[in-house]
Amino acid sequence: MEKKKVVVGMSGGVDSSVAAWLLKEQGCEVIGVTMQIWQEEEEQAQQENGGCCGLSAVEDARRVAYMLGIPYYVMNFKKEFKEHVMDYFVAEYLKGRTPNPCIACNRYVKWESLLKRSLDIGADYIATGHYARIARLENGRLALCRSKTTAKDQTYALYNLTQSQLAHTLMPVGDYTKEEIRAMAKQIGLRTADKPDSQEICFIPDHDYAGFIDRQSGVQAPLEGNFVSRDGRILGRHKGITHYTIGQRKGLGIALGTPVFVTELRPETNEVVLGSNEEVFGTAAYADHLNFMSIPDLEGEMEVTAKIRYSHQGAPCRIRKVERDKVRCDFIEPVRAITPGQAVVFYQGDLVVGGGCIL
RNA sequence: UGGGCUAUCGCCAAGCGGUAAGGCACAGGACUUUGACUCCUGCAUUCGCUGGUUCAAAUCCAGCUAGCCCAG
Repeated sequence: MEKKKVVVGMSGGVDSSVAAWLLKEQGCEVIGVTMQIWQEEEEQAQQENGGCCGLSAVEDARRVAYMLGIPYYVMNFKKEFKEHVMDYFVAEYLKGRTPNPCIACNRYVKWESLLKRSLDIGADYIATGHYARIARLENGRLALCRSKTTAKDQTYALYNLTQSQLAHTLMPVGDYTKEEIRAMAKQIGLRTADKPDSQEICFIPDHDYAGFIDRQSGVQAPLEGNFVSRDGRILGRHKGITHYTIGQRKGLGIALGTPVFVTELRPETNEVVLGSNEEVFGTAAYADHLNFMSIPDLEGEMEVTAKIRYSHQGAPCRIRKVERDKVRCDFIEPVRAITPGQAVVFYQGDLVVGGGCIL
């Protein structure tokens, strides 16, 4: 039997480094690839944050590949990343929505562009350092399964993967805990063993995402507007709708005696609605851009556990389709901050049923 | 320009002679492959100003200043 030929997306971080090592140990023919996505050439030498899309990606990844004795390439995906991640990110915020760029990156850049190019050069699979597993179900379908450690599980950000994409994907890290991965990295002497986990938005290193949006969209002055109460009273001035998201408390700069939170964004009137924490809770959510994994499609009603943000523990709810590409989720108990633009991902046990984008 | 009231951290607000609560906001940190949430820490040597009484005043007295209210 031919050796599996696998392209490993190497970010330079611990997880993808160990993923490459594991696959090599398993006898695969491994090729290391780092995706060049947003960094300027000069900046690649910088030793800043680590992880998924960190700045020191190429340097670290190249050394790890050399150490493992595998071929290594850098592939340029700047165009795809700009179009599907950065531009999308800006456009969504301007519409008063709150996008998740990692999900967009996974879907369009990693599992469309990288997978396609990898297959083009003769690979059978692409592999990443994601904490997730892929299961073959009795109904013949492939579905993501939560990683060994639910604390690090990353299936939420991967709910968009299709059957054919899953069929060409390996995620060797999902069978281990973060501690086990770090221990392995240390044991085999990977220089990336102690790199900190990635966090924040990779293409906005200074964390000033609102400023990034202003620069990208060419806004001269901030589009200030009113903070209003649910009943329409003007409470103050806001810095521009892109600075806020549902459920947000910090950064409002408004003192009303009790904590206040963003309950709604109104791009039409450029208003930001403020209210109590209780007002941030809701029980119904709608989502489109659906993708189903463990089932071919949603028929009738289904009881699932839904995550409405990456770090959400999940909450029980009933889902049913109300249109061809629109699902309604009714949560048993109110959930906090159902936010348009974020993904909602459905689970049954450890399996990903599917998911969509919150409306 | 007669009378009354009030002036304490960016906002609100305790304090009533014994040596400045608290909430909100804000800052820093933790958490986090998104935005948030949450948690931890910090945040008035000083109480509109100037004097006075007292061992001791933000707290009592006087004057001044500012704002509010009622008369005009």
